[in-house]
Amino acid sequence: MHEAYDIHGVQAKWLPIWDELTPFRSGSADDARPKKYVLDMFPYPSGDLHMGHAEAYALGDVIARYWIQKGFNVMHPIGWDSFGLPAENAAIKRGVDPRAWTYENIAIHKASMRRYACSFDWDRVLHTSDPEYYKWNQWLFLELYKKGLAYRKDSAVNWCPTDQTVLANEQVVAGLCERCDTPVTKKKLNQWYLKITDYADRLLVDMDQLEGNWPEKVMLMQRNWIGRSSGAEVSFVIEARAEPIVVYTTRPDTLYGVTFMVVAADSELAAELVAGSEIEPEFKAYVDGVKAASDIDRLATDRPKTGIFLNRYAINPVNGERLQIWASDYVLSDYGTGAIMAVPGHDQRDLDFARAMKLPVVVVLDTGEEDPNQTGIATAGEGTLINSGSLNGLSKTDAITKITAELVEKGLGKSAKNYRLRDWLISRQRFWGTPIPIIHCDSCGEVPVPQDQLPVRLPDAAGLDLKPKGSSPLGAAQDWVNVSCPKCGAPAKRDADTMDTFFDSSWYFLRYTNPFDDVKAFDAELVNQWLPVDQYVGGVTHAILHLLYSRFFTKVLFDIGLLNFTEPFTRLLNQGMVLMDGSAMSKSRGNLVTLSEQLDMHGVDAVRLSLVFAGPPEDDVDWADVSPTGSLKFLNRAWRISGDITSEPGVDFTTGELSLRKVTHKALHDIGFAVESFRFNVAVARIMELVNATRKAIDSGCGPKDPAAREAAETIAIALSLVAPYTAEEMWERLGHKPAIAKAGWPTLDESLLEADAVTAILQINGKIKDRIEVSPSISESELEKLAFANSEISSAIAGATILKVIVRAPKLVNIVL
RNA sequence: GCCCCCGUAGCCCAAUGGCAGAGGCAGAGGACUUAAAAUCCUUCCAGUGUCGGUUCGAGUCCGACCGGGGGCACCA
Repeated sequence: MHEAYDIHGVQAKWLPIWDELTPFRSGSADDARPKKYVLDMFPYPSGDLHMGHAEAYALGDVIARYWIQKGFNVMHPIGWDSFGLPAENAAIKRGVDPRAWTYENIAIHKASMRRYACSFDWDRVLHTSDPEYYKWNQWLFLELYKKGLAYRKDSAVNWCPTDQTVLANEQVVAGLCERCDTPVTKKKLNQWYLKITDYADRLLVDMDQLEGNWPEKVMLMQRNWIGRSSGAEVSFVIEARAEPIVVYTTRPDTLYGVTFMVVAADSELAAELVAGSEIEPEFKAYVDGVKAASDIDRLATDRPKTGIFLNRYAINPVNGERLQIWASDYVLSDYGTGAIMAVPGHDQRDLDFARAMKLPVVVVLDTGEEDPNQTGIATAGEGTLINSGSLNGLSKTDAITKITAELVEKGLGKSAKNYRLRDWLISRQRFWGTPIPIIHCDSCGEVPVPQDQLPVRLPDAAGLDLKPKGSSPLGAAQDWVNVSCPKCGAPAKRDADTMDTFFDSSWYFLRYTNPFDDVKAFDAELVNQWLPVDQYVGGVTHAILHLLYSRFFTKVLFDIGLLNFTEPFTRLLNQGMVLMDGSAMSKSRGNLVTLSEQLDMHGVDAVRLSLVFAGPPEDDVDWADVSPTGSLKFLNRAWRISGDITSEPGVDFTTGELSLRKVTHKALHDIGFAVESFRFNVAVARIMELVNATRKAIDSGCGPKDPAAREAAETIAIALSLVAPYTAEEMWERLGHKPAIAKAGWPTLDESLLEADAVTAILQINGKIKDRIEVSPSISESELEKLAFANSEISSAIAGATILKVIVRAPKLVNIVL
């Protein structure tokens, strides 16, 4: 009869003791130990923690706890991204105060995180919805405003006709409002933007610093999102217009193939070109139709091309041909110059348009493909220029170089770059967010709220109608919105919009260095000591927005002179999702697995272990594929070992039995290596091996009294402390030590124990294995070769044959090629 | 349509270009037990999606295809 391992009892026992010991309070930044800043993406406080949180925090914890054991001064903070729409939804649906709802949820989260034994530094907690935090959002906004990086403009924004509100791009899912599934339309509104496009090139180029330390996938997504392209800007003279129209093209080599020009239907340019003409009414009707079209329609790339001829003409600068100018919605008003030169022979969209409107198609690049006039397929390959005057006979790249130089010479164009990245719209017509610290005065215009009047606090939600109605709820708070202008004292109004909550999360990692600083957003010295973040852990859902915005803010703050680094996150780990039966968990699908139930059933350690062991951290975990009962069984085996050891703590390990010691040190080496290379599942497998080997040694090897058995048991406990903190602490006590094991220190590796006594060398003929022999790991190549030829399998196989080549890789392999 | 990642045992997954299996789940058998649970021991199972190439040697590198997943999507 074995004594039973009571995981729930162990949890209840250690939690208060850890609360007392606070093993995860970060040292001060002048701590002599090297620093490590390990950061988990902070959560939105919606309900309780779920399985996804459990996985992310289990992984972040392995990393943080490992570096603590390795003797680093680790900062592993936590906070809450606590502004946002769900609080308002709850307020609307259930009539609760969004503030109360939010902070109640935070309390629930916090309690769950403590039970889950996350190694967070609880003395650095921040909430973005605290005025003490969002004051600095407002400060930062005004810094951006000062630098001309925050501005207002009229633009067509996503609009949900049902909810009567502006939507962020991320709230538009496949053209539908994520809340009510209504097709989203566009609406022209005056909104605040941040000029992230000024940083497009640096955001792209600085990614070279992250190479190898960020997932390739994320960097690729960011590169695509920024979408830099290079080409040329070309001026086209317009009949009856003083100014030429400039177009952007990536294919200036096809200039001789231009057969018409298209301007964006919703652009000011298009309106100007038809102003006063007889087709203006027809044009207006077309534009109205375009504006009414939902994103759903626009998303269908194969829908027929539409457009209207503007009765205006441009002149092709290279051959003087007269080109019809059309307006169409397939040209975007906010990319490039909002006007294009159309080359139907070599651009599919232009060809589709040309065929629909019966416009001419000219081929200027012989690619060996079939005639687009016949096939309806524009040719896009490499080839030789034809029908192109001075460019004839050149290759595509040579032609681009030559024509660009010619355009520059004649003052008709220049080489140019373009980005797909757009400026960041940060205005939101919502209540539960940071008020934009601007006052609108009839005579002074936009007036920043003076520094000493920050924060602009949110008014009480009580009495405000938070229902979406097309304008910010704050606008109805009369006492709040009506102020006197800080400049002239005349009656003025506060900006009633609040900031996108991505603003809050784009710099929170700086604030952790001193979340209670009430004179500045962060201390430059402290920040430059702790930052950049050495290890960031979070979901791939933030691959673009959050990470791009954070990188942008970091560069701006660097330029202001407050930071001495330009990239905030040195290393990034994206954990996968937790699925159930192959798909994302959701109530409607009926496959929801509740974290608290799993914890009640299997205990914290078994759940954490299951998530970490399930596979590589970046892969999705299917909860149907893991076995928390199996994890618990393993923890039990490990725990039992700690009770079997009969030697005293502090015994000299070097007197222990050698073979077990070698296994222990090999495991120690492999576990460290696996953790540092993010292969946590492999690290766990190595701990399991060590447990198996130790079990065997205690039962039928060196026995429980041998110092090697204690060494193995203590190594297991410390390694396990990264994943299963309760079990590890309990083992540590049973082994005669005082808490907390989290700070026990990683055992010192004895390199001399890593070398095996003998290794198996494989003997091959033509790459096929003939025999295996035991050799010394330090055997020389010639020695090994000699042994190989002396081997009976080999000698019989090579009898009479000609040896072409012998490959020797001591001490592992000999391959004889016949 | 464009781009990226991944296909190893019934399942989850290991394997610096060098013995395909480390670890686990599930299955089978056994020990202990009056029996069961727990525990311990033993054990079955694939030649790495397909085809071709490079190499002395390929799960690993290259190419094509098939299958799965993801990102972008009228960006000129």
